[in-house]
Amino acid sequence: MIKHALKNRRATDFSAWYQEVITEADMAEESGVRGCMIIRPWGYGMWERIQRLLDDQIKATGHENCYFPIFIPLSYFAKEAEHVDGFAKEMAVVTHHRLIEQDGTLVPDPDAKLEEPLIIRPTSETVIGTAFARWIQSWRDLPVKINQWANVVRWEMRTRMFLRTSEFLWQEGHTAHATRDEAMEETLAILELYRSFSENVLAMPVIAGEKPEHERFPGAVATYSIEAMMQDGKALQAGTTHYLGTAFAEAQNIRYQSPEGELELAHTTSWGVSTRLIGGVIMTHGDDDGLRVPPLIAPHQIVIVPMLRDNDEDAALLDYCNALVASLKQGSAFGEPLRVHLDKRALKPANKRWSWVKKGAPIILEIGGRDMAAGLVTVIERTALYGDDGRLASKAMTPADLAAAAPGLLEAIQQQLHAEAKTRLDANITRDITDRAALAAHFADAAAYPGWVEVSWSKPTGAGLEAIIEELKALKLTMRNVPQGSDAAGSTCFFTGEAAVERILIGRAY
RNA sequence: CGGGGAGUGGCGCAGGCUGGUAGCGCACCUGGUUUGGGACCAGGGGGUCGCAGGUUCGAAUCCUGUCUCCCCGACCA
Repeated sequence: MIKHALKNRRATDFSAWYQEVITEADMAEESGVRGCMIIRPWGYGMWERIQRLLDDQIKATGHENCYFPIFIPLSYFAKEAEHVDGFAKEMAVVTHHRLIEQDGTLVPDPDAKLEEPLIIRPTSETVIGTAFARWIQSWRDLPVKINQWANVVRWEMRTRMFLRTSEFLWQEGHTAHATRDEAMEETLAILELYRSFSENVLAMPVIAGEKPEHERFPGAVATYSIEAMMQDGKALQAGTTHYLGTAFAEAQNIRYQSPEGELELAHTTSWGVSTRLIGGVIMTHGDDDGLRVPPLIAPHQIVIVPMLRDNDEDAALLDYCNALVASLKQGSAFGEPLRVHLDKRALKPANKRWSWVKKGAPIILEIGGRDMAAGLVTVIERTALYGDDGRLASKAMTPADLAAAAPGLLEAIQQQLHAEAKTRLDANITRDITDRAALAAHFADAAAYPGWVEVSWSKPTGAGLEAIIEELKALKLTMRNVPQGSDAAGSTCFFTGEAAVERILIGRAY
């Protein structure tokens, strides 16, 4: 009987389990402000890894970073009608610039009311587009490809740590192009970048595809997403890219003079991933002992827990550990130096061990006097915690052997996490359901693991689409995306019976 | 934002109906005994009971308001 590090089990109460992981791994905590969280070092460290690695790729594909203000004049926002409709309901608005004391409490000073309210950016298309309009005069100015790392605010009604918070951190790319083709190429190139990043860096397999029209970003002509499957079978939209057409260019007057001298509208794109990715990593890789962090984004890849006894031997043990740290740091995995941490905290070794298990450090080394005397280290792999006997599994290695093996071990752990998740994803997309009763039955058993269902459809619009959306809603289902490369040739629409034009994924979602 | 539940030490909870000035487990501190798989014994520290009003001689407890969290909806990255 394994005694797990967490109280909640994924299989029993996934939601409580998720929250417990976040708390026990010291990733984030409540802030006292609705929907806003304090991201603690272990959670933020993962975000910093994501930032660093993704930023490199964004720059490598010809984008430059910049920064736009957090405040957007209300009038900027009012220009693109669909965009306004999409975001107006969840906007934080700044209306005053000063407080005044009144009956012993501070209140906004009525005399300090802003002439024009400022909204706190929910996304930056409007400000960035306004700048694009100034920056772009000629076809020679195109393309413009920028990115910013920022916080945004959307006044969410229902929040969940990392998955949906009122304030979140993200990266938002914005580009302007001369032609539709070029903008579409950008949109799809970033989609592919997100897909590979998710798979290769987060070890989180995803399905990349186009969103159906009713799931598009407000104002977009086409929206694409990567969808990841969580361990409860729900879909998580982990990243989106949008081809915005010329609608934003029109609203913001982003025009350029073509070589022929004509004034043309630019084609714009936008795309982003957020701290939601961390929620995805938790729900993809976590187990009943806490988180398991993919080595590529682990703030510490190897954590050393010295078995300090508060006696004279401690100094020698720390020397032994420090030498090991120095030696391990000479090594590199994934083309970067190993990130090694010596946990010198004056806590009981057992508590330190379990705290790193819950945090999900990929490799935990426990080193005591006996190891030192024997010239060994004790190695625990977070992805192979328990042996067949249900007890913690560990193996003894010499420091030299460990230093030689560590990079490969980390790379293997990264692979293993991906492989586990990939197996789950592949095994849980059902493609042979062809009638409504079977669909309802498939999702009826709450205890089962329904995953997603892929069906052919004729891509109806208007009332026909509305009816389908309602029908799915009754089953708590949503359309996720139309996977790239799926083929509907020769099949009929699951909903209408007409000739199908594409295949679409259906599932429950976050 | 609607319906439900809940806020008591870092974490998990009891107490509340029937008002009398706060308790348990884990964690933490000290001492001792231990020592390679979440040790044991003894002693100890820490909480304006989410916040604000009200009722009362007296409120964690009753009343009103409010904030925050969780679950189910609606909405959304």
